[in-house]
Order: sequence, then structure tokens, then C-alpha cells
Amino acid sequence: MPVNASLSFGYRGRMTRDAQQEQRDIKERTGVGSVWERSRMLAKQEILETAFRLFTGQGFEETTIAQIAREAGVSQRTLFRYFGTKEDLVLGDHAEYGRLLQAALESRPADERPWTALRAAFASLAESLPYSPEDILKITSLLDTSPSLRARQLERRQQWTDLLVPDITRRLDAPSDPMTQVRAQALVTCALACSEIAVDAWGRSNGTVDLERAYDAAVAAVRAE
Amino acid sequence: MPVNASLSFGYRGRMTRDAQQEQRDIKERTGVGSVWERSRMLAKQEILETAFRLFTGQGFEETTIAQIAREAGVSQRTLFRYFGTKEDLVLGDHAEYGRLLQAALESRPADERPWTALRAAFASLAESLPYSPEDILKITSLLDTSPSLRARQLERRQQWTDLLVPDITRRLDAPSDPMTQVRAQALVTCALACSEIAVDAWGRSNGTVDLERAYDAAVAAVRAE
DNA sequence: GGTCTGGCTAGCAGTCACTGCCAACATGCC
DNA sequence: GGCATGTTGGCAGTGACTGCTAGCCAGACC
Repeated sequence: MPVNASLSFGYRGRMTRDAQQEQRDIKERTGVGSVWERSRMLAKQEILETAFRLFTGQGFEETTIAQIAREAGVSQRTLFRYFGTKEDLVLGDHAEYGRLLQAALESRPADERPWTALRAAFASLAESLPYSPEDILKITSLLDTSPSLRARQLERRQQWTDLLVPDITRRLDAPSDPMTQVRAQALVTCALACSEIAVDAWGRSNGTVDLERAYDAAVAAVRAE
Repeated sequence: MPVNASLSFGYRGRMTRDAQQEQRDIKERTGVGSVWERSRMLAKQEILETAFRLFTGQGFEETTIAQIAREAGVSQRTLFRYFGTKEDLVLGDHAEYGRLLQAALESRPADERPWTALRAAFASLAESLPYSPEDILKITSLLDTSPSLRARQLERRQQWTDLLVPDITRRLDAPSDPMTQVRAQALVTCALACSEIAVDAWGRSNGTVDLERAYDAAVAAVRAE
């Protein structure tokens, strides 16, 4: 049962291309056309597809690394070299996405207000993520079933906060105010929380709720109530 | 079932007594008077003190359960019976504190606005927590040194959210609005985030920053910026 | 006071995520 | 072809955590 290849890391294209074009694409994306690099990507993709199939089929906690490795045809040792933790199989390269988000925020006009800039940065990140809506639905439903997965995701979000706070600090008045750091942290954390709540609501509605409307409703509630 | 039945293990006695006798009985069966209970509490205390000493001395990750158990004079098996996870040694009974917070929130006037009620609930919880300021300082500094500890704490905070959302939902207008749930979640999550940011700032300042001022600054930033 | 019940304990074996190490092999470079 | 280097898999180990079991001992009952 072939799983949608859009699950694979970085893959955003269609499946209807011939192998040559595919290879050129890989070369383009990775910058390296070496056999090593290509087989690494194939293995990575195979592992991810196997993991997602097993996770959605029998649950995250109930699936062992040994099983994924066996069915993907690699050793456990290799699997852990590609994905540092079991949770990384679901959550992807959060450090990379964090950098994307940071870059998106820092590219906003310096005089844009915090909430405005953060909203634009989220929208920018959403466009550059290599996940299809179906992928996000799968991920969010997995998050709902595994506390450890949810914990790890919250931890990652915390790390994103540290990346975004410096920029937001610059957007605040009174930089000498000792509370400026606290204010920036609060803004970033709450914005990230609102985005996550919106994504979760979108996921639980099976994608019928409008994501931006949910986010705006969350932010409006926090600011107006 | 009597209210305090959950306190008594293996209650099998009669029901027709006056309150005073009942209390004496409970004390006998479950309370401080029983040898079992006393040794349980002593063991728990001994384990906690040993764990804190080792955690602060050599770090959370660098301390093993085996070491704590050995130095506290109990078996690992017993330690895990008292504290379900290594993180529980630091974080305490979060489920219990969650119930306290929920009760505090629900005891606020029904027409109080979400932010006001939440702030009062936090203040109430802070007063009923069994930690001294020194304890909190130790805990927050430990949180800063261990990602896994921080992750577990974020996970617990998520569980608190679920406890508080129903009450906040009732405080919102337009309960038929499909976004009401999202709005309530956003409010609770952001309020908890602000309180945590305030506590962290207080901890990093070694207790010199005023906790309530930090919380208010965080909330004000979120709402005004 | 003797006995019985049942909670509590230590200890052991086992699971699972994850890591360090090393030998074997593949690949890229010359 | 030969060497340096990257990659892999197996293996042994660690550390958190769980299930099971035999034995101990406080407390209830007679």
C-alpha cells in the first residue's frame, strides 16, 4: 500500500513525473546529486512512510522503533541516525521550521506591531511547510492520542519562543523597561498558543473550520475579553 | 459515598456514627496515627529530600533513579510506587493542584470576566500550594536545566487547560458560536502561559521581581500591543 | 493471644527508547 | 586500482519504567 509521497520530507511536487525529472528535482533540492545523498533520502522517505502507516494504524505508543525499522528495512541504529527521537518521526525537523518562522518574522517591517507581524509570520510559515493538509490532519490526530508526543511538541514550541522573542522585543516601546522581556515572551508564547489552538480546532473539525478565522477568533478573545 | 472516602484505603466499616467519632476513625484507619501511614509519609519525605539534594547538586539528568533509591534507603520499585515518574519528584502532584485551581476558578462569581476570574484563581492557588518561595526557586532553576522536565511541565499545564476551559466557556457570550470553544481555550492557555512566564521571570531574578507585577505586565502586553 | 487478611515491600526479569563502539562495506577521489 | 572517508548494522549497555511474585507485617476478627 503506497502511502502518499507528500509525507516525505521536503517533497512538494506531484507523482506524475518520470524518474529522471525526479532525480533532477532531488539534486536541485539537496544541492547534491551523489548516490549517497539520494539513497539517504530514499531511506528517510521509506522510514517515514512506514512509521506513519504504523502510527495511524495501531497508535503511536503501540508502535515500537524495532517494528518500524524492521518493516522499513533498516537497522534501528540507522533509524536513530536519521531521526533523533521517535517523536521526530511525526514532528519533523522543528529546528528548521523554527528558523523559517524566525526569518519570516524578521523580514516583516520593523514598525509593524507584534500581533500583526506574528500573524504574517505564521502565514508565511504555513506556506513554506512541506506538509499537505492531509498530513497535518494525520499529525494533529496523532498528537491527540499520545501525551508524550504532545509533550515533545510543546517543548519544541518553547524553543521557537526563544527564537522569536528578540525580534518582538525590538518592536516594543520602552526597551529599558525591565518588564520588556516578560512582555515580549508573553506576546510570542500567546501567539504561538493561539496558532496551535487554531490548528487543533481545524484538525478536530477535519479541516472544515477555516484556519485563519479560528486563529483570529482566538487572538480576538484573548485581547478583547 | 462519603466525601472523604477517597482518603481512606480499604474502608469497610459501619456508617452510623457522629462526625467526631468518624474523624477519629478515619485518622486511625488512614491518618497520621497509623504506623503504615506514618512510615509511608516518612519514606516519601526521605525520597523527596534525597532527590532534591541530588538534583540540585549534580543535575536532574545526571541523577539516576537507582541512586536516589539507594541513598533514600528504598527499592526502585517502591520509589516508582510513590512517584510515577522521575519528573513527578520535582513537579509534585500536578493533578491535585489542577483540581485546586479548577475549584478556585469555579468559586469565582459567575459574571466575573475571564481574565479577572483567572487572575484570582491563580492567586488562590499560589496561596494553597505547599511550597515555600525557596522551593519554587529550586524548582524553576531545575526546570531551566532539563528539557525533559520542562516538557513534562508543559504537558501538565496542557491538562490544566482542559480543567479550566468549561468554566471559561460559561463566562463567554454567544455560547452557540462555534468559535466559543476556541476562544475559551485561547484565554485559558494564554493566562496559564502568562503565569508561567511571570514565575520564570521571578525565578530568574532570584525572587526580586514582584510576581504579580510581572503577571500583570505579561497580560497587559498581550492585550494592549 | 492466635490467626487470617490484605496492603506494602524488595527483588527480579523484561520492555523500550536511545547511545557508544567497532568491524564491514560502499562511495568518492586520485 | 588504492586509499580516505562516509555509512551501515550489530552488539552491548544504560536508564526509565512495568508486571509478577514471594514474603513481611500491621491491623481486624475471634
